[in-house]
Amino acid sequence: MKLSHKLEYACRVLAQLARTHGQDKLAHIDELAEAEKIPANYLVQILNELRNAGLIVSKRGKQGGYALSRAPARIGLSEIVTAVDSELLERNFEDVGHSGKRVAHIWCEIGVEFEKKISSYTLEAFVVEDTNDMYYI
Amino acid sequence: MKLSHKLEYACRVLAQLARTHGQDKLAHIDELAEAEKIPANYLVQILNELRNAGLIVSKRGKQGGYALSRAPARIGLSEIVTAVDSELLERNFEDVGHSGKRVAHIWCEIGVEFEKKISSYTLEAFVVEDTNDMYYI
DNA sequence: TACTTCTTGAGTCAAGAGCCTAACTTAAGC
DNA sequence: GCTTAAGTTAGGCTCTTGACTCAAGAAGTA
Repeated sequence: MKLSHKLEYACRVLAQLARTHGQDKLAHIDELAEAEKIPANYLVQILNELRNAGLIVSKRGKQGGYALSRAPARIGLSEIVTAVDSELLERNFEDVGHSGKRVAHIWCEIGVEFEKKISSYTLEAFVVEDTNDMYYI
Repeated sequence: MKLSHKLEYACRVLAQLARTHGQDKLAHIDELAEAEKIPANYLVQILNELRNAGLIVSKRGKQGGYALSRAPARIGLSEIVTAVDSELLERNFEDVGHSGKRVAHIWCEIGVEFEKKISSYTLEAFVVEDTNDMYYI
């Protein structure tokens, strides 16, 4: 089970945005790219797709930037996957040849299980708590 | 969860071989290609990899052909995957960036679950019984 | 207006999947 | 031993796609 870079980047950048969710502060592309070591020019495209999917919001001009559109716990992992790499959740088994139907059926079962597992996570699971997070006053 | 053609072909051709397992009769490439609608020239490569992995045996010359090396129930699906498309079982999450570790960890859990599910099947599950199979004398 | 930041669309590049060709090797059967 | 029917092996071709890159444009702020 390999991931595309794109999906991995999306998870990381969303995790990063999740950390500051709640604070009314927008993150810049450059900051995000730096924090998560993602090529900035490529990150642009990914953020675009995440915005089109309604997972993040953006603001232009000075003081512009990106933020989550809702709480991390309300952003499902399957939404993230669908937004940037929907192929991962598609199933395309062809029922051809003598054994096509049977083979397709088995792999469908596996695919369903896979999707279920993915759907069991939300962005909340990706958030890295800062050390000492719970020791502030 | 899309499959490569190669893996789908491999499953189908093995399912076909499984149907005649037990009978001391070898299947020819052309027959297999025809029965499962697989480009014969490509099938050659796949059968080669399956043989190198020890899942099937072959015999050259007149009366040559292919057969399973052991009973379908003793051929695990994960062996098949490993033989022709081992990438599907590999995990390559990079621990880079601020959230890299966490993201990698989550996807690893998903990957393990995926592998478990795949390991729960054997080639036996792919065998299509002929109708009336159980009504012979 | 000037500056900053996001927006959009196009372009590049390398790698890989899928498939084909052709020469080679082995074995059966006459 | 010769012929012929199989499998074996190596190489090459083409098309798609993933992963980036770039540059011009639009929108918001000061």
